[in-house]
Amino acid sequence: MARDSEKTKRKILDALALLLAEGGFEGVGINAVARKAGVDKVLIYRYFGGLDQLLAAYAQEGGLWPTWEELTGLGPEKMGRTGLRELTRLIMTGHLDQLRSRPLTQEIMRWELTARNELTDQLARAREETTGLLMEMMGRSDQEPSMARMLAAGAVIHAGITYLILRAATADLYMGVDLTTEQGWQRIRSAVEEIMEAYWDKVEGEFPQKEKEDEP
Amino acid sequence: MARDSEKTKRKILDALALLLAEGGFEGVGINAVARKAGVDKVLIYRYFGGLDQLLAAYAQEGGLWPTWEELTGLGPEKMGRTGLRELTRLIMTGHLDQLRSRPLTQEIMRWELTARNELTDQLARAREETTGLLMEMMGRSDQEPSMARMLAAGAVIHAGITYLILRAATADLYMGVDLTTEQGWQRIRSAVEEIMEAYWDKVEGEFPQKEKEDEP
DNA sequence: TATATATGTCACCACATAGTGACAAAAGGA
DNA sequence: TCCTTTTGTCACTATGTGGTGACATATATA
Repeated sequence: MARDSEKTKRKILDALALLLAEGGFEGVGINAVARKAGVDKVLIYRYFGGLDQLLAAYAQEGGLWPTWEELTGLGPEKMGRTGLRELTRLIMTGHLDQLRSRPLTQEIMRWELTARNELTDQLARAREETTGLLMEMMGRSDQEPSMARMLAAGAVIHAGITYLILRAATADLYMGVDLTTEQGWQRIRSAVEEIMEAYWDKVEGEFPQKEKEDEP
Repeated sequence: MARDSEKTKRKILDALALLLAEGGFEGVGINAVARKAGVDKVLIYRYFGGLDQLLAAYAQEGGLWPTWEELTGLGPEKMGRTGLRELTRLIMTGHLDQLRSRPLTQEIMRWELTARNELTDQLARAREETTGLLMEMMGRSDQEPSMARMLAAGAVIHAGITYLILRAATADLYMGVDLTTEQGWQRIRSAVEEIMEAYWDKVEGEFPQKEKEDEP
C-alpha cells in the first residue's frame, strides 16, 4: 500500500518473467503484464516507456546469461592456463547445461528467432562480442589458418545444442533421441564430446601444434 | 465472380502462404487470412473448420518438405547401393540446401518451437518416421552398438544446420560466421562435411566395418 | 419448373488490445 | 504550513480479435 515506485517496478519485471515462463512471448502484452503485476498499465508506460523498453530492461537484468565462469567452470586465473581443446569442450558442455537450466533465456532465444528489433540486435551483438573475446583468447585468429574453419565447426555444434534445447519444449523426439529424459541428454552430451574429440584429432593431425603452455 | 468453392479454398491457402512469408505466424489469424484472401472469414470456418485445421491443410500440401530424392539427390535405385558414410553426408548437405531454399518451411519450424498442438505433433511424428526409415536403411540399428551414438551425433549436426538457417532470418552473425553471404554458408557447409568426416574416421577406427555392398 | 443445397454477404456479439487524459492521494521540499 | 512532484486509480477511445446467426443468390438435382 505504501507508495514505492521501486517496488512496483520490481512487480512489473517479475510479472513479465512469470508471463514469459508460462507461455513465452505469445501472451506478453502491456495489458497482460499489468494484470499479472496487479498494477495499472499506465505505470508501465511511465516507468519504462512501453513494452519494448520494458523487455530491454528485463533482458539486461542479471541471471539470464551465464558468466564465463558459469559457462566453463573455470576461474579467471585458470582460464589462461587451460588448453584450447579442453576450453572449447568446456564451453560446449557448459552451454548445454547452462541453457538447459535457464527456461527464460530459452524463451528469449525463441523470440529472437521470430522478431528483429533494436533489442534483439543488441543482445546478438553482446554475444558476438563474447565470441570475439574467445577468439582473442585463442590467439590471433587471423594468423591461424585453421581458426576460421574451427570457428565454423564450433558454430554448427553450438547451434545444434541450442536447437535441441529449444526444441525440447515442444517435441519429445529428435532423430530418435529422447529429449524428455536425462538419459537422452546424456546421449547428446556424449555425442557432442565425441564429435569434438574427433574433430580435434583431425585438426591436430593436419596442423601439428606445440603443446600450449602458459605464456611467460 | 463465379461461385467456385475450390477456387476460394485455393485463395485462402495462398493468402495463408503469403501471410506466413511476410511476417511469420505472428500475423496469422482468421481475420487476417480472410482479409488477405479477399474472402469472408466465415468461409474459412465452413471449408476448413477453423484456423488450426486450415494450418493442417496447408502443412500437408506438397512442396513444404523435401522428398528423399530432393534431399539426397539419389534416385530410389541408387539409394541401396550408396554407402552409409556417403548417404549421411548427402543427407546433411541436402538438409542445408533444401531448408535454406524453403522460407515457408522455416517459418513452420519456427512456429513449432513455440507452439505445441495436434498439428505440430503430427508434423514431428511424420519426420520421426523418416528417421526410422533411415535407421532401417542403416540395417538393424539395435544390433549395431555404434548406431545409437551415431544417431545422437547426427541429431546434433542436423539440429545445428537447422538452427543456423532459422537464425539467419534475424541475425547476421553467429559465432563470427556471416549468415548473410554465400561465402558464410560455404564455410558452414565445409564445416559440416569436415565434422562428419572426422567423426566417421573415428567411428570406423573403433568399429572396423566391412565395405558395405548391395545385398543379394 | 420447382426444390434443395452449396456458396457468398452482412451485421452483429463479447472480449481483448494499445494507448491517453483527467483526477485523487500520498510524499517531499520550502 | 503551503506548494510541487511523484505515485496510483479510473474512465475512455479506437481498433482488432475470434466466432455466430440471418439472409440472399447461385448452382445443381428431382
